[in-house]
Amino acid sequence: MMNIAASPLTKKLSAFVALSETELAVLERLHQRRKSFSAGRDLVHQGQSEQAAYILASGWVVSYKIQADGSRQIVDFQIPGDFLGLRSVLLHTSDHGIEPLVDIEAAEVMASDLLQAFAETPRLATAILWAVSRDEAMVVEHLVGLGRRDADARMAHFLLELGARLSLVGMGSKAGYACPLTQYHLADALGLSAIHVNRVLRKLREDALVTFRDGLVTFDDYGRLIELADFDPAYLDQARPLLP
Amino acid sequence: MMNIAASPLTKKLSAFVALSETELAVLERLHQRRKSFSAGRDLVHQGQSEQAAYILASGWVVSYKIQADGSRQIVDFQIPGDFLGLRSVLLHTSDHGIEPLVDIEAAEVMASDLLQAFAETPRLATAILWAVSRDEAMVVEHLVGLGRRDADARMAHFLLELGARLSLVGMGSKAGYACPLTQYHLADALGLSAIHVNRVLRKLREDALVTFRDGLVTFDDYGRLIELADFDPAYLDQARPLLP
DNA sequence: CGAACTGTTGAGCCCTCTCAACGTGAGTGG
DNA sequence: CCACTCACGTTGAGAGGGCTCAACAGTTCG
Repeated sequence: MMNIAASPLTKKLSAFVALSETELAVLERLHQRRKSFSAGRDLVHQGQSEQAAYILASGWVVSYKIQADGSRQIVDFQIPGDFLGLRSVLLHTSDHGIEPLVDIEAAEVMASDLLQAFAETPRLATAILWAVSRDEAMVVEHLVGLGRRDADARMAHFLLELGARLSLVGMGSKAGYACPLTQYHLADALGLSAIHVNRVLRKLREDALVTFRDGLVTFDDYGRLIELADFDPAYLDQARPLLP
Repeated sequence: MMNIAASPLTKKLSAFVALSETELAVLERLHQRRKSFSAGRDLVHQGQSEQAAYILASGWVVSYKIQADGSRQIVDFQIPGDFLGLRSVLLHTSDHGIEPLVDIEAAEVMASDLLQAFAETPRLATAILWAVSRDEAMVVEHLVGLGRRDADARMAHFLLELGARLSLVGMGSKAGYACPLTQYHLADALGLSAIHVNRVLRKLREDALVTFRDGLVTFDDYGRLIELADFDPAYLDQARPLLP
């Protein structure tokens, strides 16, 4: 088996556990059933009882919840290397919808595959538990943003976090990144109205902090933006592997 | 080994996976190092790099993040059977603080214990992954509350969720439950000011929906409260085990 | 070439915040 | 046993951040 083109998930997990040849092989086997999905067509509907999870190989995905009153809260965006719908499989009910923002490629993973992989290599179980915990840490940070940051800081923090995540898989830098999100996506993610998002973006742009325009995020003053957002990327980055 | 007095965690996990004798024994072994902690003294400080996680045996605990400006966002409250600081161990950095609200008892679990347990019984790994996913589902629901619910619905949803969780471990019912939280705790959890919490509670009480008073939550009209909160406990309750 | 989606701007309003004050009960020390 | 403090709860008044309603411009696409 060739390990030259490691999948984004493998890259991510390798930062956490030093994976052996065997473990890499098992991980690679999870990527076998490759599937494609079209932008805008839900992968998982809210309320559906789903058996399969996915590992995102390319493209952007949004996870959201629809309220009874019709309003939408975006929980997170997924980028390559992230799991899709793992929670739905484990909880045996999908409490949220999953929609590709662009055409995507993803590997299908059944619950039984996961159990078998864990049986073969317990360290892999720990590594995946780590990945799930990291996802939770992001949701927690998101939560703090909604609860205790004003609209400007919330937006700044969001754009910085996304940039950091993209940098880890080679899709961004401290200069900026390509971003297919609309202002409506930002609004539903940040708990704001689309109109207010527009005003906030204008303010950040006029203050020469960030520019969000034409599918491109440009950091005009990275340092000052970090200060405004009170951003600390510790929870995203893995300084050193925990398991030897 | 006697299984008569199953720990709260065992109860929770058993609802998800049918655990064998061996698995129960391994799970029981994780409970060996019993420790006590006093109310108000942080178990884990924010920023600390922690090696041990805990399984809460009795008492209430709060997980929170302090912002640079001094404001506090409570991420969640833990009740018996919940993990404490598992994320801190896995991410190798504590992005949040953990404080006992009352005197508590908890079993210390080292990262190595966990790895060893996974090696012996991979199904246990899946079960714990489930528990972590359930925690994440609660944080997600919390996120939706902050992003898309007004203060009244947010409070109603919070009190209902807590009631449902407590019911699962035998500490509450549809009539109500004992609750050691102050209005300041509610404020920091729900992203409101303590003053507004007070007003919201008064309104809910005057509308004969819930009464929060003297450490006691009483549901005056469970049905109407669920309607106001748009509450769906699917993500908390396990209809049937996923793994045979 | 109309329809749908996205972005932009203005005006007014309301939910929730902040500031300020006061009440109550539990400790605690003199 | 009383004064004092401290934590928690309660209420009022005014301010402000973000929402809603309304309108319009640019693009893409069928």
